[in-house]
Amino acid sequence: MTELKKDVILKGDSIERLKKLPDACADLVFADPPYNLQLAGGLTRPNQTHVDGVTDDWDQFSSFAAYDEFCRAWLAECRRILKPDGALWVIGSYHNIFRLGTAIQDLGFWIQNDVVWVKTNPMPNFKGTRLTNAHETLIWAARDQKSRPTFNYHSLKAGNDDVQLRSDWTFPLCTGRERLKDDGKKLHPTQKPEALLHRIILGTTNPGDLIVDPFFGTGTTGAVAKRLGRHFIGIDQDAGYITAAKKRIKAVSPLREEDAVALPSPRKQPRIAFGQLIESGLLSPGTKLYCPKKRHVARIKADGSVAADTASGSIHKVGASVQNAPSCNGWTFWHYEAAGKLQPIDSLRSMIRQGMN
Amino acid sequence: MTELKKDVILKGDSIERLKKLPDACADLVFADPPYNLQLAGGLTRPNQTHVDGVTDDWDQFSSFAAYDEFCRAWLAECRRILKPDGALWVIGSYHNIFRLGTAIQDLGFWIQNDVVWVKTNPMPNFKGTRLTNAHETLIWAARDQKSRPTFNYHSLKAGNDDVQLRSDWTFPLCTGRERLKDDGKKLHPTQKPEALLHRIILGTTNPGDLIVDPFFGTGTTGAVAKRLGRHFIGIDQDAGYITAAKKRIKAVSPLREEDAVALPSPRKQPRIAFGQLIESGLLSPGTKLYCPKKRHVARIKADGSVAADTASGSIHKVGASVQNAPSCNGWTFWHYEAAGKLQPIDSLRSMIRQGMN
DNA sequence: ACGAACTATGAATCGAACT
DNA sequence: CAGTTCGATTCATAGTTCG
Repeated sequence: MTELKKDVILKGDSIERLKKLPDACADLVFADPPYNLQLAGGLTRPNQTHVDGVTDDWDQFSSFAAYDEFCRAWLAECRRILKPDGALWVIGSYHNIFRLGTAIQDLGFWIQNDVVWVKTNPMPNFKGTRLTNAHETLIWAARDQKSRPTFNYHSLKAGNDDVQLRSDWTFPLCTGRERLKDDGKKLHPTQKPEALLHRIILGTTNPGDLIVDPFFGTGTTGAVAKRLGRHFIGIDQDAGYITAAKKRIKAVSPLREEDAVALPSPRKQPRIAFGQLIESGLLSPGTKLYCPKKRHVARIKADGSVAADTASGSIHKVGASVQNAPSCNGWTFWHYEAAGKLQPIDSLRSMIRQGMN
Repeated sequence: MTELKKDVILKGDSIERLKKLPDACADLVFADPPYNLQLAGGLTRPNQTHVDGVTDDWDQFSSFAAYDEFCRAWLAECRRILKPDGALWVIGSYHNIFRLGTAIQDLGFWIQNDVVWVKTNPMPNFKGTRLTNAHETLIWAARDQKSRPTFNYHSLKAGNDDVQLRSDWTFPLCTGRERLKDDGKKLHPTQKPEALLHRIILGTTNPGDLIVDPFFGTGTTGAVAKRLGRHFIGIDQDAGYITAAKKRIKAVSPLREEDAVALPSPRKQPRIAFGQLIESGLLSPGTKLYCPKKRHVARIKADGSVAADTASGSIHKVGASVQNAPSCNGWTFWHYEAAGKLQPIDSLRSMIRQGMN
């Protein structure tokens, strides 16, 4: 049997190419498949500019059934090429992640965790019709229930301020210099941040391992694998993406093995909104708020808005309105009465922050 | 036909009880279904029978199939009892959420968002074999693709410090005084925090709406619904939970209606035609209107239309035309000059609306 | 040179009412 | 039901231009 060629990009259909790989050759599969978004019309921002959505042919499927069939086919091949203790990572959004998770379970994979990538800077919902779509979901699954997949628990903990790593991961989108551009425009519509792959590869593979990515795109998996001293095999149909990925990966220098442990650990103060004080029971709807000199009064509503004589809305807007000012910091302006004394509502925010740690 | 009895807890099997509820009676369903797969000591089917020999793929599949069958049955009934613009919330973890999401999509629900409840104080993974399981997933889905489910966008935004609410929600677990105890031990294994239900009910129902919860447990849904002036119907099999839930809900005082109602949506405000500003003398024919940067000018005509170089017609059409945009909100685009400053004509519309009260 | 102001953009199932 | 009109709607960053 000939040696399996590693650190290469195979051009072609994912399923066909996977079929040509031998059984039990891979330590990890990372897959970022088409999301099957089913976008209807165009979308413009409030300032009338056009939103560049994902309208590529590869994301079009005729039905859920067609999408399921496609996924079960490539997932089955991924399972075949995995070593007994191998594992799988997939990423998706609510459009497709439930189909993927169901297929993964049905095929006999064993889910280890689901992970949410919380985006620091997601695109807003421009029409105000839904919640901001601020996260994507990853599934980490072992080949079998009996598999003992690689999990570098202590590496991850050490890189996380010595706290056990959680299932919610906060990263920004892939933007700026990291984002591959062609003539100023994004080369790939859905390039993933290297930080995400860094954590996955560091945490669930060992140096020298083979990682297969059947939807290679611009090669984020390959770039991070090379930097961390892992091998990769990528598959993609698009010649343009392959060219860009090759160039990108060639420019990567592998880290010395002992350096391949650092993880970014951005720790920001969680943002607390006024509504959370009501939701958590620290303030009750109907309670009155006062300005420092009690000249102005507002009444708290259940949704975290407040109502004064002249206006209703957020603590900031109503604070501005009663003062006839252009703006106002409601956190310091409004006070509640406790034991006959006025306390700024900002003091309650610190209480929530403390409970959150 | 007899009136549907509300604010009650029905004892019995969820599916059987749902079947007795009439078509299209509910505004919202909230469901926190059991998932008794993959638990230590072997698998149990939803009907509590034990699954033998769960080590091979086939048995895993058969138990998933049983769970799927169970979920599709109660989800189909939920869809039947929902009004055309009704919606569904379900909550689950990686053990069951993918089955639920797939069933929801297959049954014709239309997903609005998935939401992650990020737990501030999750139980750690004691063995250090996986990531801390620090979140659960919720799915918010409308009955149909064409449904227009209730979404109190402005309420949620106002309570979130005037920033659009995102799909990741941070709350602590249900602990302390909120957690129902029996003899010092927790009464229910998965009691949900009231803060979570508070946000869901406030954001996606109106006062007076009917919320059905087919897995009522200790009645968090009922307690929050009552406090916020919504109606509920709960279903549970367990007499002990029902007793506890009844006692809990009885102790809840409803808020005053004005505190429980959402902020009014601009879309629901009475419509004012631009011509009314002229008729009421707030603006005179011949007055000039400007865009915010004074790059564009239009002249008001007596009939409430405006004229620019390139077009004549409504404030919206002309605004779109001068910007070369497909559409435009003339109320916020056009400004009039007063005391040397530009004011949006929308401020005049608010004056008229205030005068109507 | 430095900061303020302005512009660009990201996996998006993105309107409602009336004729 | 389709077509038309009214008019509601964005957050965090990165990069660029202007003062």
